[in-house]
Amino acid sequence: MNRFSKRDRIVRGDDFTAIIRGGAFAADDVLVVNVRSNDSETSVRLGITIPKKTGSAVVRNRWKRWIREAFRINRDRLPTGLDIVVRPKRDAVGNFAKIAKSLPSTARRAARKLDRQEQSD
RNA sequence: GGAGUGGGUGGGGUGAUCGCUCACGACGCCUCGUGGCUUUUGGCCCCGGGGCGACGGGGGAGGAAAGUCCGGGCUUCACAGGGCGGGAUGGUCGAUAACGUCGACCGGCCGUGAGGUUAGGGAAAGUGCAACAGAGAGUAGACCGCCGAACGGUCACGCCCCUCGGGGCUGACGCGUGGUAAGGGUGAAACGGUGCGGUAAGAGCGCACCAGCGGCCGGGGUGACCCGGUCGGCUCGGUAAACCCCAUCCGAAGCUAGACCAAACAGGGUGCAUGGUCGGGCGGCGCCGUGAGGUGAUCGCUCAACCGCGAAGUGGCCCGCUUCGCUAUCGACAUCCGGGUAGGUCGCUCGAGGCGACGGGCAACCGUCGUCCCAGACAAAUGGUCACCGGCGACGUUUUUUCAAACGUCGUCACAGAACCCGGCUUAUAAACCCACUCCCGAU
RNA sequence: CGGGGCGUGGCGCAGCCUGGUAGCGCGACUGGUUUGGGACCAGUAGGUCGCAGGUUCGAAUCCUGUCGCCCCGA
Repeated sequence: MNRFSKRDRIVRGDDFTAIIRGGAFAADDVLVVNVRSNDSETSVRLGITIPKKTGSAVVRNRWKRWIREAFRINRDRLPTGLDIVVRPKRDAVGNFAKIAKSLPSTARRAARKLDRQEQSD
């Protein structure tokens, strides 16, 4: 049962800036993913950010829904204990299949990068 | 059949499944409060509030939700009033909560027509503007042309007079002064048009008709205005989306409005003041005097002069007014500067509401009755997948003389996302469909 | 939610208030100079003034609407 309710989301503006400033990131043709460990070890929290440059309100809403749905479907395949912030790659043209394929792999790459950073510290 | 005008509908559908969000219902757990019981720290019960979890059956984007161009509701602040300034609007009547919106009508312009379009008050209140061209651009003007009536000049081998210097008459010239606005030419625009008279030539200079303007009268219309008559001077140009004038309207800011709770931080400045001085008048009070009266760092009112006239508000300015204040200090308060916070609850969706019927009105719209409840998020909910159906397009196969039809595969189905709520305007928009009307051609 | 600005040759700007001629620099092209290039000199071309209406005799300029871009404030 893959749900996605309010507790699974990143809501506060401070959290967003902390994750983007302080974590690791990875990207491919479609998505840019920022990652930072949270305290919980098991849960994954998602934040979505869509710049105005992306397009009209309809286009931005579509991206957000696609990313959210991709997160919900692929929850088992994501690394745990992380807060992740996802945004569309600049100028990328998306569809749901591409996003659903891209999100888990990009998130795992970002998580590995975060591990290396923490070990080197 | 062709061409066109005006307006409207519409915004893919059904099902399965996994999710999101909101309120409701019943359940479990946690917690808070009043009360009760048992009272040993404590435990139990009733009622109410809050939170979390899972369940059930429901609601869940638009005609433009958009742009934010107008107008309102609502909220907070301000407000006795007046003047100046600023902004908006601009035919009439109506509709409306209101509007810069809508309806009907009037006038202008465009179109053969259905219709379209129109910031459409004032230019005899004033100021300004009009490049180039042209003679001249505003109570204008004489370049070419026309004229030779008037004044001057020149000429005459024309006539007359004479004091022999000359003078006058007549004619010519068009040289100067001048007349002319008909014709040419310039321009977007040059102070009406046609005809006759008139004149040196001309001219509204005069007359007739026409156009325009203005006054008056009659008729129609609520009105804008229309129709008819009559008179007048004969003509008085354009531009106000140039300044301006006139009429009407307009307090400001916005749901981060605004109210409350929690958390956090760092305070500081200003005001808290009020009328003063001198003089006159009137009255009170104290003292003096038997009394008229006199006198006073005294009180109140009032007059004149001079100085002064705080802060805030009154949208900017001014007058005026209002509020605060009355010994000092502190506090409170007001205001300004600075600092902290970006969490929660309310506002928050039932409304100038939708739909239907009837009635009133040409219509915009209004009234009555019935009926319905239709999103409330806050890093912000309506999405993902699959199947079938529908519209459109391409290709293939089959049927068919052709038009076309059937089946299959693939593609495609717009513009666009609520954020306090309404009324409009504007802009975007794939098909598909409907209604009314006009013109032309053909047939009957 | 509130406020402000911009749109003119290929690029960067002026002209707009106060209507009539669209100008400047860089760049482009042609010719000269040079052995050749650069620099320099001379000349040439190139603009629906974002778009659509309106006012006016006449609009880049005035008015209205509209489209796009940028920047502030809360």
